[in-house]
Amino acid sequence: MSNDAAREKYKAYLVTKGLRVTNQRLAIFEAAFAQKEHFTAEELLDHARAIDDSVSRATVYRSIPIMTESALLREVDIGKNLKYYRPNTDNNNQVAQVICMDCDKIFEISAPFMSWYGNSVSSKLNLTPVSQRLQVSAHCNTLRETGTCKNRAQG
Amino acid sequence: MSNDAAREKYKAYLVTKGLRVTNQRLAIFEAAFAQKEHFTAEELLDHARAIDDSVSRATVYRSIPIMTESALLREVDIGKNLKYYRPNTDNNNQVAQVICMDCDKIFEISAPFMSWYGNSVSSKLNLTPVSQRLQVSAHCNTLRETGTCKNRAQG
DNA sequence: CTGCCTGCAAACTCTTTGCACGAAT
DNA sequence: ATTCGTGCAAAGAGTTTGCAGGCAG
Repeated sequence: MSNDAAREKYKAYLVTKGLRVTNQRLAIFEAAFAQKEHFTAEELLDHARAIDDSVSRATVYRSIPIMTESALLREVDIGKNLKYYRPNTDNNNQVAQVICMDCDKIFEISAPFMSWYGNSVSSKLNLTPVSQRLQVSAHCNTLRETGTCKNRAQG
Repeated sequence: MSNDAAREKYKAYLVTKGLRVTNQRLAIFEAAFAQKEHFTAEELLDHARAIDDSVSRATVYRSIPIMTESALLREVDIGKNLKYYRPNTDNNNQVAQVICMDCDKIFEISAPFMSWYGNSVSSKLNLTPVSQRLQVSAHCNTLRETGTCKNRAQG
């Protein structure tokens, strides 16, 4: 899905829900879909303000659930008391995350067996699966061996 | 591993690390190992205070990393901005969690393929896997069908 | 005795919310 | 004109930390 298509989908979602299409909501949308990597709420605020400097932190936090519910944004919780997000361009939530603890990089790997597992295990407990996540936390061999890694977060 | 064995292991771990064996640390240990379900830091504080009412919240929070590092406690982050813990009696971390979102119950299911997956996927990225987690979030059929569920959290 | 450990309360981080103003429909 | 959306700042939840006194070794 292109960013243009996603923007139209977002506008349509807002209208359908009786929500207003405001400049701030569009700026936050643009900021989110300009990202190539996972981002936090605070980073989203920074980028949205670069587009429209009237955007406030509150509006970012109020927009995130809307974009998540519309399936345009995917939440990625890696257990750091800090949530990450990314545009859900391919509408694929059968994805595992491999988290490099040294470089703070999140790799995403297709893992279609997750939903099979979720269904299988839920049915035995008389539950209806909603979502599943599979995450691997790891250390960086490149960093250890060479002292640097291109994925390393700038500090 | 029995609770007695775990207690001795904890004491030995403290001594090895040059840490002191205090009444508060032991009370927190006892409180943790008396639990049958997953618990939060706050619940651990309550139970520890029932054993030794001098235990403070700060000491609970300072003890949790010690018990986690000694592998006596296992952290279970289910993405709720609230961490859960449980005694790691069987020393088994190849476990998936099935989380009932309606009843707040966490089921644990053995999932030995997790470490295979972690190794396999990490090696392709030149990473060394440290841990992995697999979690399924689900709704409760029993609650929906009958209006009650024995796993339901008391409110 | 020495220095780690403790409780207390304040600080911290991330997120949510009440309020009065402002803008979309 | 309405009514929802917004920014601001304060509140909230969970956790961490500085400090002065206390207890294990």
